[in-house]
Parts: sequence; C-alpha cells; structure tokens
Amino acid sequence: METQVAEKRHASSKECAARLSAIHDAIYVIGGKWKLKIIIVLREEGSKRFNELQRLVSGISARVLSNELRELELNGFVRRKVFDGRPVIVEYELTEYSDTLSEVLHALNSWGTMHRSKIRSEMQAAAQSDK
Amino acid sequence: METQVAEKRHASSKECAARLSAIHDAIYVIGGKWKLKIIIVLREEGSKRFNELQRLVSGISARVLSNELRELELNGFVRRKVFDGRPVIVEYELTEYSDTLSEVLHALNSWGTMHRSKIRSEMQAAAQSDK
DNA sequence: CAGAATCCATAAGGATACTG
DNA sequence: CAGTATCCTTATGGATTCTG
Repeated sequence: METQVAEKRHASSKECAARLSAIHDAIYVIGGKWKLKIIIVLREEGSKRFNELQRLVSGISARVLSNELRELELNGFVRRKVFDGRPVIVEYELTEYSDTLSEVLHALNSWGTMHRSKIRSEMQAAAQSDK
Repeated sequence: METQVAEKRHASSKECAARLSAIHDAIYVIGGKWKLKIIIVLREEGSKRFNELQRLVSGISARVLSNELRELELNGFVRRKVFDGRPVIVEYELTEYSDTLSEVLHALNSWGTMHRSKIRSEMQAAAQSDK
C-alpha cells in the first residue's frame, strides 16, 4: 500500500495529471476553430474538393483551410486524393481513423445544442423581466 | 414531402448546419487551451484558491488564469466564493451546470488516451525500422 | 493572497493577388 | 481548380511589476 494522504473525496493527483495530459493531447490535435468543423462537413457531406470545402465551412479562408487540411492529413484524419487530368482534381476524404472521433463529436454536438437552448431561454426570461 | 435531391448517403445540409453551429457554440465557450483544464482540476481536486489553481494548472500565468476564470464564471461553470478576513480568501468551485460537461470530458479523455497510445506505438515501429 | 496593469513577443487568421 | 505568397491586423499569452 502506498502512503495515504488527504483528499479522499477526490481522485489522486496522478489520475488528475493523466486526464490533464489526455485532454492536452486532444486539444492539441483537434482543438482550434476549424478542425472539427472540417471533419463534420466531410462526415455529413462526404468527400469534397478544396473549393467546395471552403464554401461549406463558412468563414474559412483558403490559406487557413490549406493549413488545416495539411495538419489533419498529418494526424491521420484526412486523406488527399489526386486525380490527374486537366485541370488536376483533388478530393479530401476522411480516413477510418477519423471514426474514432465519433464519441467526441457526438458529445460536443449534444452539449452545444443543449447549451444553446439554455442560453435562449435565459434571454427569454431576461426579456420578460424587462417589460 | 419535401423535394428530394441528391446526397442520399449523407445527412441533409440542414443537419450539417445544425451540427456546425452546435460545435461552434461548444468551441466558443469551452474551447481554447485552458478552460477544460481548469474545470478538470476543480473536478478532481475540489474547490481551489487562485494561487493553488495556478500551481495545479501547470503553465498558466496569473493574467490568463484570471481571464479564464472570469469567462468560466460568466458562462456558469464556476462560482467565486469570497470569504472576508485579512487577507481576503477567494475560492473557486464548480457549479452544478458544469456537470453537463461530463460526457464531453469523458469522451475527450478517452480519445486523448487512445490517441496518445497510438502515437507511442507508431514511434516504436519507426524506431524499430531504423535499426 | 488575489489579482490588475503594463509591456512585449508570438501566433492565428483575414484580404488580396498570384500561379501551374 | 487548388492552392501559395505576401501583407497586415488581431488575438493569445508570457513576464514583470504593482496594489488593496
């Protein structure tokens, strides 16, 4: 048995550190404003070409999209398929590994939906008390 | 029945837009480098005072911690408790609303853990082929 | 102790133009 | 079409100092 000190109600510091580094890794590879959005679009709409993607992910610039796709490819979420011809056609598609994100995406999606409706009802209440 | 066009395999654009805005909201309030880390520490270690928190969330500066705590409070995740005295003591604790994040935290935690071990084994394989 | 204030460095990101 | 290059603005965040 290890020496048992304080903090019974809470997890050990080791567990906390483990969670922190797991979250750290997750944020590192799928964090930021765009990566999950790109993945969602590719999931819902299927493989897409560069300009289509840029249209579908509203607000993203070509420069940023290009950078994000490169990182997503490096991290194994996206595959870049090149079809020769004139002009060359490039398609981006999700890899099987990107499926490992489905739990994360689902959780974020339902939390975001819940949160938004909470905010909306708070604003309603505020408007009510303003009258 | 609405007019049925293309894209049978994939969700409608409306669904996609809904998911995008849900994710957008989520990223907006819990995104960034620090918010989830602070929440995790408060979950695992219980309520904490400012300087304790700064120690536990490694790498964060006082300025950034202060800003993040303010936003977390505004968004209803954290409560700031002030105990008068000399010196004044301030404690930060999670609200009940922060519990709504548990699914998100769990998903991110297990994905991050899985991803890290995947990376580790890839590095092992690479080291192997280098010999 | 719990921060706010200030200053500064770096990163992220938008706009526009350009190219094979 | 699929980006890249360049320039510029804004956001993020670290270090340090200061204060009630």
